[in-house]
Amino acid sequence: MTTGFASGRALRPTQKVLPEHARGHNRSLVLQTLYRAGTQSRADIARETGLTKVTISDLVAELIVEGLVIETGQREDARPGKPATLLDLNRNAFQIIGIDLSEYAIFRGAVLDLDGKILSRAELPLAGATGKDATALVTRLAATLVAQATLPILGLGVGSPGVVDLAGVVLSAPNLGWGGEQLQASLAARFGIPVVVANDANVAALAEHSFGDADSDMMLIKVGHGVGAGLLLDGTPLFGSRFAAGEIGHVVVGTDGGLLCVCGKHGCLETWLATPRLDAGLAAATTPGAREQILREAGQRLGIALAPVVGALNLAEIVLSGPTHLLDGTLAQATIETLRNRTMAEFHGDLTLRMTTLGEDIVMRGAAVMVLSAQLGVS
Amino acid sequence: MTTGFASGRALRPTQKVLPEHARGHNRSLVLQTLYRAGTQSRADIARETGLTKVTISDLVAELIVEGLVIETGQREDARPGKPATLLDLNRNAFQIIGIDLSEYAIFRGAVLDLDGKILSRAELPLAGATGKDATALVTRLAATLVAQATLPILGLGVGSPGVVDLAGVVLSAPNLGWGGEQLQASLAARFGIPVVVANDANVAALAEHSFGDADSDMMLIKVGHGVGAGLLLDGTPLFGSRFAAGEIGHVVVGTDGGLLCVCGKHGCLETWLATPRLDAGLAAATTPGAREQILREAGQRLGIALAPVVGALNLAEIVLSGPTHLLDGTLAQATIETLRNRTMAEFHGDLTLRMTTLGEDIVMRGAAVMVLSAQLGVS
DNA sequence: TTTGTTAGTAAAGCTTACGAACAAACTCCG
DNA sequence: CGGAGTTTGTTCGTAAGCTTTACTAACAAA
Repeated sequence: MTTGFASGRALRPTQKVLPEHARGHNRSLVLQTLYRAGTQSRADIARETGLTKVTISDLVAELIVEGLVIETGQREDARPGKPATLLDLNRNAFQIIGIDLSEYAIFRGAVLDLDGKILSRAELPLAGATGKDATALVTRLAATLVAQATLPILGLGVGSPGVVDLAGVVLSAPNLGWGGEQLQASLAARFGIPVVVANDANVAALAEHSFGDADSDMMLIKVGHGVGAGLLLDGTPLFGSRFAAGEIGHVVVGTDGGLLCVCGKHGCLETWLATPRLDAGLAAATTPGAREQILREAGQRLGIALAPVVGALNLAEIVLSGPTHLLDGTLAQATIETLRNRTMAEFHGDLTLRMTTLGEDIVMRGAAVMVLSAQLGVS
Repeated sequence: MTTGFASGRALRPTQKVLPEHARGHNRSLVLQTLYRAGTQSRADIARETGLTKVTISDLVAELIVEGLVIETGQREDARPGKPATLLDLNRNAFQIIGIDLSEYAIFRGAVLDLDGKILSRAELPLAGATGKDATALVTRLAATLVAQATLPILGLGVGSPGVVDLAGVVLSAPNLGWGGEQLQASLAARFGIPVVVANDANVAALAEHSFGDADSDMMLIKVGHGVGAGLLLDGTPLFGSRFAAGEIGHVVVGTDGGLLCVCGKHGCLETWLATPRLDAGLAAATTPGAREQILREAGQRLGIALAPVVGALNLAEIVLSGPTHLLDGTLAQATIETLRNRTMAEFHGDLTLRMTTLGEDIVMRGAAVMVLSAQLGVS
């Protein structure tokens, strides 16, 4: 008789759902439970998921046959009843390859285990390569990493700069000279393994959510040669109407001019915040006070640009990724202060801003999360 | 072997899915098909949804028993094969009540049919009522509308200003003196019908999407006594981490000061754009040129505030709702120009900005959409 | 040894969707 | 005008998926 909005069905069902889809969902639910809580018994999973012991046993049997789940022995603690048979993800069954194309002069990659731990690394200098040459470099790096893997590969994830659609086509990445580059398709064809390609900042946001305990409504600002952002809304990455969500580097900030940007406008966020500009400014500054002022100004500009976004989206957390010596400290402090001064404390009093805890591996680890999510429904 | 991101399972499955849930989904799919395409045969629906004729027949039989769907005769056009039995939503089976609490001095409501057409209206002057008095007024208005309905009522939808959570609790609405007002629960208890309560701007965005052919990535700006926004991302309303998404009225705009706002800050969006301020400014202006300038300035400020949001979310469309004599024309023109000057044309060249086509009924009609969505999975 | 608890399995049944087959009703064409 | 072909919608039987019920196994506590 009474119906809150939340209890209504999903808006605009648009695709049929068959029992097997439900099965797949529940299968992922089991994997998810094991992935997050670690070792557990069938009965534990049943309690956690709300499914019955019978169903869980059935699903687990299936997963054991596939080699994704293993029995790890019996629970030791003394309590009444039959001792539980413990289960876990077979964390030594697969490895993941993560590749980061977001750095200016170098492509970096790694082999990771299912927990996102980096097992080995590889990198290739870009040396100014663009277009098909850049694609060839990615393929070479991937081949190196595939050879480094010591277990079957669950999938290959790539975090690329620029605009990437849902099929893994890089629609536009000026630095790499890509326009409509079919990266997912070509890598998948070359290596015969599942491949996922997505925007670097989006991928970084996923990593921060999975490994860095970030909130479910979060924005990650990635500062490097350019400035980009990845958005997580209610735990889901946002892609945007033309897959260009997060492309904030060329949004003009403030109403008082600013430096000329490569895009032709004045006062773009990148003119305040991109590392080449900041480094140049700091090098030119003669006193510590002047350097502080440059960082404070950059932080304020970031805050000015983010305030409307924080207000419109009611974000809970902002995470910065990039050179620690530039971002951490004065700049971050100025950003959060500006944000607080420009938004309603009532709604955003709990807004937090911090550096990523994942350092330079954030994109590679995020790429791994995407593989986990696509292949197992886990993250 | 190859897996694009889109083909992966949903991120973070978090709840079990049973066959009956799939059934409910498919049921909504049938209703959705009929709602949008109108009269169709069982075979048509089967083709459209991808489900088989058998399954569709089964679902339709269920819906006919419930009175939601009716057979409307046989298809007339001459073509080979057995003539199709046509079906339609039983559009005369139910009515919906929509209530708009967003105006400053008046509560308005209407009885609507399932297509969102307004059948009859009612309103109550607010006369400064706040707190429980305001709640009593809402209840009185609802009672009037319930009495006006000539068919069973599918549900009651309310668009309220302020912050509203998913359970229909108005967490905060300063103008009405509400803090934690359990509007959904009290109305549902009083009338014994399904009740949905949500933020006015969110609801308006839904209306524009359903009736105004708005894009799936859209922001609706609602200008009145205050300024608020409703966001639709990929067709789904955004609520935010603390249900305060769209609360942009008190975001500071620009870096050059501005008037003092009731919230204590200077240069909030509301100080530039809220109707009392605009009307006062226009009344004080002595020349047509001065009036133009005020509207242009307001539009520019809106553009400045929205640019980072458009960039971050890659929005495709912005819709304005409010007094036409203020918004339509110079102001809207200045907003879109400012937006184009401040964002990357490459990503947002197709950005459009327009007035709502739904006029003053937008919130009531949006409230009806919420009822349709919650009760039938249709919108 | 008895009692009670917990883990996991087996069997039966319900729900949901599907495919095959078919009757009804129509058009088309020789 | 009558058979061939087409389309609709139903009936019947089946497969998949989850649940309920009832069971065995294995333990702790008294």
